[in-house]
Amino acid sequence: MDYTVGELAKRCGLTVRTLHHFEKLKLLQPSARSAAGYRIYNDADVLRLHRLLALRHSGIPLKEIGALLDAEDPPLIDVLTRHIAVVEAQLQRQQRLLNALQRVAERAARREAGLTEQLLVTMGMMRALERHFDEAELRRFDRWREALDRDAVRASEAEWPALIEAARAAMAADVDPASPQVKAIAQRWLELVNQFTGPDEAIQRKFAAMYAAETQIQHDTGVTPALLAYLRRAVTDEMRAAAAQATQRIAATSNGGAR
Amino acid sequence: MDYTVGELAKRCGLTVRTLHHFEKLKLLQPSARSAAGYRIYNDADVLRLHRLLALRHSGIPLKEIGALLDAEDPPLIDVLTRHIAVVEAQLQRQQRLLNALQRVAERAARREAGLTEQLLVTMGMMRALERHFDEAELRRFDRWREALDRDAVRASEAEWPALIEAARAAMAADVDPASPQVKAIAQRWLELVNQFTGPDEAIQRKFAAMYAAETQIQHDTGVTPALLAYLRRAVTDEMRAAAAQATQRIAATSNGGAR
DNA sequence: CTTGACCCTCACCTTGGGTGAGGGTTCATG
DNA sequence: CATGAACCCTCACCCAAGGTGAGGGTCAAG
Repeated sequence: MDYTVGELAKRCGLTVRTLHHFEKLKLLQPSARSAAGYRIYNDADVLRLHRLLALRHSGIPLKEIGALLDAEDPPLIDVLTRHIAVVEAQLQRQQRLLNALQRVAERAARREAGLTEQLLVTMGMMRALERHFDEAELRRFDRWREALDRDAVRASEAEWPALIEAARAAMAADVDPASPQVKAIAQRWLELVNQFTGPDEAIQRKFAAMYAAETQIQHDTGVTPALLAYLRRAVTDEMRAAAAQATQRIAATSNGGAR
Repeated sequence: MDYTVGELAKRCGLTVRTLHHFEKLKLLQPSARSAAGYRIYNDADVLRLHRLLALRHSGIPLKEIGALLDAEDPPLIDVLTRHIAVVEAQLQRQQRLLNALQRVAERAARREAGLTEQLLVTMGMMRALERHFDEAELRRFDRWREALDRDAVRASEAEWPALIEAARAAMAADVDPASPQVKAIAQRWLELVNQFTGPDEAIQRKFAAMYAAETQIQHDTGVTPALLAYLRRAVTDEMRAAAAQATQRIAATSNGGAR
């Protein structure tokens, strides 16, 4: 059976232009031309087109598809596994983005604060995270947060602004960092940080580095190096250990719950 | 504080060209130029840039961002909710694609059959599904399959080729459709179809229409209209009802299990 | 006064095609 | 046989979001 471009296009749900495009990229040459110069595709061409479309549908770029179609023994396994990794990474990224956008929309619906401001801070945080953590780290981080109770996460996230404001006020009023008041703030701070970052110390260190490097985040959240230094003076090692232990407990119970 | 392009680019993790591009699109005009014509950005520009980046990071096209930045009261909620829907749809699509690719890779790892062939059939099926079902239908369909037991799904998918082959053989040998042998095949067929499509009749009808329309799928799977007609002659209404009831039971238990 | 690191504008390249422009072919119908 | 509809051809510009030069000016340090 032979087909003209239009017929083949209709049969495969493509446009004529797309077939022309495939031809220009040397992905699919019609096996013949009519006397008037019309493209004529035969069954072999149709099979090749279907292989092409299968690869294209998987999201593999056309350029790469050319080599795959022409190789008599295409290294499909490698291409496929590599491609799966790519799709997986995109998917994770989309998932994170969607979560962030939904959080923003949710807060906006509750009229909590300026939507623009929310979006600015949230996306700024996402950008910073993507700059400072690699794919694997972000995934570990996601898993930690997924294991936690959603409402608890939201509750503690909602707690941040007040806590930061309290700390800033104390620092501005020059309250002694050793005072019980500041110690309580610092203790809660540590607990929240530990709950947020999870028990992974490498991630905690990277987080600290991120806050140190990203002046925009400092500005957005109000968490400045000066404030951190002030709180650090209030924090004894035993408090740190207590906060870390609390996190470990959370990790243990949430892992247990996930099993 | 003022910045040159290079400084601003570094501070925000962009390239100089990107800032030039933003300027050409009238998204971010530097508030001044030096005597030599150098771009000079001030703090207001930086703020605007950050708002721009927040929107860009959410995946909103630059063209749309222009209007949002210039509106003094941007309709962000609408844009955001619309955008969330877009991201969600993309996410679903990616998820489906990833599942399909993983299934193909899995089978290839077990050396079940030609990888090219697998990819061809699987992606052909995905394309057909996307042509014949809309976003909402596909999502309902996904939910149905997610609710089922993964191993059971795989097992029945693995059963298809043999069943189709048995049916083809029977038809080729001109076995009486009313014979118990063919009736057994048809009965199992109905059960598998019902388990695959779920209890939604609209989806079942669309599936039938899809198989009728997609000659490529017919060829790939071996399920031709002739074969379906042959099996239909073997199927009594009571068998249909029995198969449908079996599916309803699965639906009930899997919903119960999900609760 | 030169060197290296900036900066400027202009302009073509990328992906996967869409959308014409301008003109030829095929086929059925009057 | 002419005419109109529905095909087909090539050529060529257009999109988003920048990348990558080319060719030339500017700035600060040595």
